[in-house]
Amino acid sequence: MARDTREQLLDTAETLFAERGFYGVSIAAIADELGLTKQALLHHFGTKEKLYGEVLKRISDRFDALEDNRDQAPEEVFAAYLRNLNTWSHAQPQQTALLMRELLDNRQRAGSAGTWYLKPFLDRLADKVLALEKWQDATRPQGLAMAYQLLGAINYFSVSGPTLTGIFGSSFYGDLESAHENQLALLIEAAIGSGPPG
Amino acid sequence: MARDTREQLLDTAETLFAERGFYGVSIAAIADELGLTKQALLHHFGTKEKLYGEVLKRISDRFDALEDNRDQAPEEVFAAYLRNLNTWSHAQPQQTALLMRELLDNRQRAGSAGTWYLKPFLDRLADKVLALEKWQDATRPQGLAMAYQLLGAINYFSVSGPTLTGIFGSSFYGDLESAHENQLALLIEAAIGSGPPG
DNA sequence: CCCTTAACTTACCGTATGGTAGGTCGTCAA
DNA sequence: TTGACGACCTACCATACGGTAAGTTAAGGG
Repeated sequence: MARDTREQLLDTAETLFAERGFYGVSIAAIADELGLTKQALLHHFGTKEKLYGEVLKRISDRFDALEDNRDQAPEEVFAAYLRNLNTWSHAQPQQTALLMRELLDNRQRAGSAGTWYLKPFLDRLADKVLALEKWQDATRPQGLAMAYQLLGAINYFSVSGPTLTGIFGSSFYGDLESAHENQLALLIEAAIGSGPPG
Repeated sequence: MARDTREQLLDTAETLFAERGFYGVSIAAIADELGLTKQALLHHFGTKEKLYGEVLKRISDRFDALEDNRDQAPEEVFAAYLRNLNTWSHAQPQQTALLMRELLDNRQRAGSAGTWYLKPFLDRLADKVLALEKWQDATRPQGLAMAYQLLGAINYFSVSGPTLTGIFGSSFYGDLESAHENQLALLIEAAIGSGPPG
């Protein structure tokens, strides 16, 4: 039962941190969700910060697992990766939300926990762009800027899900979601096909 | 001096709320920044929630003022608006950060303070898209999805500023920023010129 | 049977928080 | 001169927080 409890605590913490942010959730609230006291939680994780760190680490591990590098044309690798990312961020919107909170906080909390996972990810992303045929002569900032815009299009929409549903209703949101996916494919195609500006 | 203090408190609150979020800032910390006690702040605003509400209202007022509707071709109106938005969100990144936090929290705090300003904004945005020549036959979700992607590309990058600077250094970030702007112009152009998918 | 260990619990503790109550002080109109 | 009012302040309070200390209980190995 130990593994179970630990894992359940991490699940609950992930959800609550994503919804309310680090300071918006008390460890008592997390433990309470499973019918435990906060001391049970502290027994497993020591401090609130460490719990948060483990939640973050778990997400970034799953994130890395997304990279699916079958040898294909760079164009297809890049496009497929972004499609994966889009699927993933809609299937697990809390994770995206939590990472976005990290992006917002960052310089605040202990050693900017979010930075270490982000840099390698962005580096690999830039590599993927510069491998594209039309982007071979682009500078690294140009490549990263392009990828980052697609990233923004994906993540921003993902994070907006609950709010948009609240505003427009779930029927309209369903249409929005599929329109978003189609439009995203177009955007990716356009970016790949056009090469850097100028 | 009253007006002054009030305004200064709002400025400080805006900055701190944007940096650390609602729960991450105490009213004492805000007042302290101006050499006041928290009771001075409470004297002006009554409660923390009300202060937060006023901060939010101020931002959304500035936001509305962005709309600059000289009669031009819909294509130019739309493109210019997004360029304005981009400029604005980089000139005042805290505002963008705060609005993004609202997007993340939303369903939590009292009556989802963020929703009321967002819907009219999105409605007007969708109108601007459907006025475009190539988008006249598009559905409303299609139009909104397109605009939302550009919105995401803009805001996500804006919010990432400090983190990206921290990761890559301010020199690289400078290049990234100008590359982002050029690439954004391309994206907007592509979206306007292509029409809805399918 | 005993000892250890993991997984909890209850009982605390110091600190920080949002908010209330009641005062002080300067300004300004009658 | 006085009285009211706005802009603060000090003093205080109840609550909630993260964390420590010291048990209790059940399982497993020697």
